[in-house]
Amino acid sequence: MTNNDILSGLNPPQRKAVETVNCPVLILAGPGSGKTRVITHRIAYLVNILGIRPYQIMAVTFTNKAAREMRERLSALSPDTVKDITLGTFHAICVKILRQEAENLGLNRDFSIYDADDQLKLVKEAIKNCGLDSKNYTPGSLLSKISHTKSRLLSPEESALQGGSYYDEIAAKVYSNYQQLLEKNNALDFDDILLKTLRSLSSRPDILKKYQQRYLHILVDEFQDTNLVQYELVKMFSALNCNLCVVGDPDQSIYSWRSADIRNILNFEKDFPESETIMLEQNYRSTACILDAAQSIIDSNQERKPKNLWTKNDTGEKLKVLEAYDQREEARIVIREIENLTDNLNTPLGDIAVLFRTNAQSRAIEEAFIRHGIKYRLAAGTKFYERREIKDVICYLKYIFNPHDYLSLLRIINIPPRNIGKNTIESLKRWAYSIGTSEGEALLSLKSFDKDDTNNAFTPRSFRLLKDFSSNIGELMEMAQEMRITELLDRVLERVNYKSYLLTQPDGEDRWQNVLELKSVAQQYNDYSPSEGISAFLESVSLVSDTDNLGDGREGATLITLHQAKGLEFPYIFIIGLEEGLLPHYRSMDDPWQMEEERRLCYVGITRAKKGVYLLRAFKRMLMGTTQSNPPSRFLKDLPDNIVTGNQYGKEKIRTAGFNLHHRSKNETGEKPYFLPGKSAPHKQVKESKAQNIIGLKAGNKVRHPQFGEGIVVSIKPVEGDQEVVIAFNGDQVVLKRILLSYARLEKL
DNA sequence: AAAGCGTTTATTTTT
DNA sequence: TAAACGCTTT
Repeated sequence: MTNNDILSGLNPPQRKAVETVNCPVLILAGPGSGKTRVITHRIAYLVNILGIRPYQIMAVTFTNKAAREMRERLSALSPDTVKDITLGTFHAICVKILRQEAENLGLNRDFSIYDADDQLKLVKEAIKNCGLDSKNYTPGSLLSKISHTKSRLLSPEESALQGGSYYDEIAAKVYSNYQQLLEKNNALDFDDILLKTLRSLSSRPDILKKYQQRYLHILVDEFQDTNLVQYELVKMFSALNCNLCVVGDPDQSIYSWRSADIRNILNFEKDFPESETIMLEQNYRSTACILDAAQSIIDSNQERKPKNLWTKNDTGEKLKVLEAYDQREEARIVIREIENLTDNLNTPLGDIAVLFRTNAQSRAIEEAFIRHGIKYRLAAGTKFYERREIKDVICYLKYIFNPHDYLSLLRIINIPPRNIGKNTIESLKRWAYSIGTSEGEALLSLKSFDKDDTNNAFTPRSFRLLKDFSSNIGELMEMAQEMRITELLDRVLERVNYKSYLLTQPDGEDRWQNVLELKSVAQQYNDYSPSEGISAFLESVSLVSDTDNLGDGREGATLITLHQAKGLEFPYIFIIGLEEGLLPHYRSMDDPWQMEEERRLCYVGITRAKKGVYLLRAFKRMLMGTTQSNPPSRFLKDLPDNIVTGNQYGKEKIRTAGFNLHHRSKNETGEKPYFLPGKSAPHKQVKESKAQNIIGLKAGNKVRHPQFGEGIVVSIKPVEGDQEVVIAFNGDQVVLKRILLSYARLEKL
């Protein structure tokens, strides 16, 4: 591999991004600007040209998928590098370090990793422990508050000292208790994995130094999505050598609600005054039209670094802005346009993605796709590791691996049913308390106790049931010391009769197949030593989401949220639901900061497209059980006229088509207003409405429509704030159309 | 344990 | 609208 191989084919800024290696570097990479290419070439440059050992490089990504992709591309460029480089997600890298250094840091290396589900259970428990009524304190909101607090590096004590509202006080109490519970279970949640690494290493400079010396170069992808803890980690690791290279695009920061802090990237230059900033502005993905549209939408944001995206690509087709009557028509229009693409332009379905703000929106599209026999794949919904049978089996392993893990024990203690009910569990808890240990340990201890020595903690029946289970699991724990992971799995399944249990359940056969699939996943860890194998397997199960498994099965159209679409690209993109309240979402309406994130979300969506963009909205739609009618998204209005086409009636009309009348009529009729009082209505009032022009239209009247021509009014009925007219148009054949009066520029004849 | 019933709630979810 | 939850009943 020569200098030339690595640098040729890069444009000047890309090349600079690869070659600037002796100071902190900020790479602002616009969408489609060859970001991954730059990172992989930079690593190859470090290794093959500068002779840095791969062992001394750390490359951090946000998803396992990104890590995998980077590994693949890097191995094509510099095959030997991938063996020794530290390349993974923040979480994966930190777990490795924690396990590696457990002894030095005074940690138990067999910790469990708790996912969102587990966390929620602990929060509920914590709420109970604090003597609070979970009716008044929803576990979910407390959990997210706790997570935000952790991401801001605050301990329970510190957050208690912060003061604040009554609710904050409660949250601090629950946080404290929650943290104790984690500790008791010898478990870390996702935040802890990072926090623990940061805290324990910074309190042990001697150990930290080892890592600081080792990592001569650190690269971070998607830097706009880092939270404070991650930023501090990166700073900590790079403090000695200062060769930190961060890559990202502030305009694509869409995870603030998960504590991602866009200021990390916006203020990078201030934090590292000696850093160099490199802008990657040439786009290789999209047509000029699409790029223009994206740029004109993002330009309205205040809190951003201006960028000048450009491309050598063709101008391409204009963006199609299409208006539908309701969500069903919206779906029909999507299908109409998809069929046009596939039938007339020979576009494979796999080239098409439909993007939406909320998962609920996919329903109408799915139904229509099914009706029309259009194949699709839904990004959400393939949650392998969330299946009950998978969780069951994994919890057996988790408990075997970490006997303090009461949460996992609780899940399996009576699955398959072994008559261990609430009372028996209560007695186990009492017993654990009385001997001063965790429930999990207490259960195991039973095998060396006689009923008479347990201080009447148990009824004879409870004791027998628990002891049986205890010795069964105890033996499995011994086997875990000397068996390969798949063997152990087999023993577990066999010992507890899991298969025959599953087969008594609905869909048992399918679910058993899932278990077998899990076993085949485990097979990858058979080369490890027994204890390493179970640890690595559990780690991968805990840290890898299966959304990764969306895979490249590109036979059907892709249905996906705007958030999930980040990082992907498709020749054709449909964004649906471009309405005030949906995109931008109503929860962001009263906060300019959040509104900017909605705008970024829209920007992310549009920049996914290579060739064509369709932007759809519905005049009314069913949302949360009520029919809502919301104005067109403000984002539509930012698109310059010369790059859009479609069935919209021009921008003025979008603004004036009488939508505000709908709002008003809703409030007057006592319906729940969509925009809650106090939240600003998004649009200035404009009174004019076409509907006024043809007051007194009746069935039987002759009318002319600008597109459909002459027709006869079949019926007319009032709908909220408007009139719905059914008209029979007589073209080649008679066609019935349902039309809203305020839209249709009808002429009475 | 499971089934039935009323109540509550509804944005996004890289690890 | 519809699903998820928690409580009561069988």
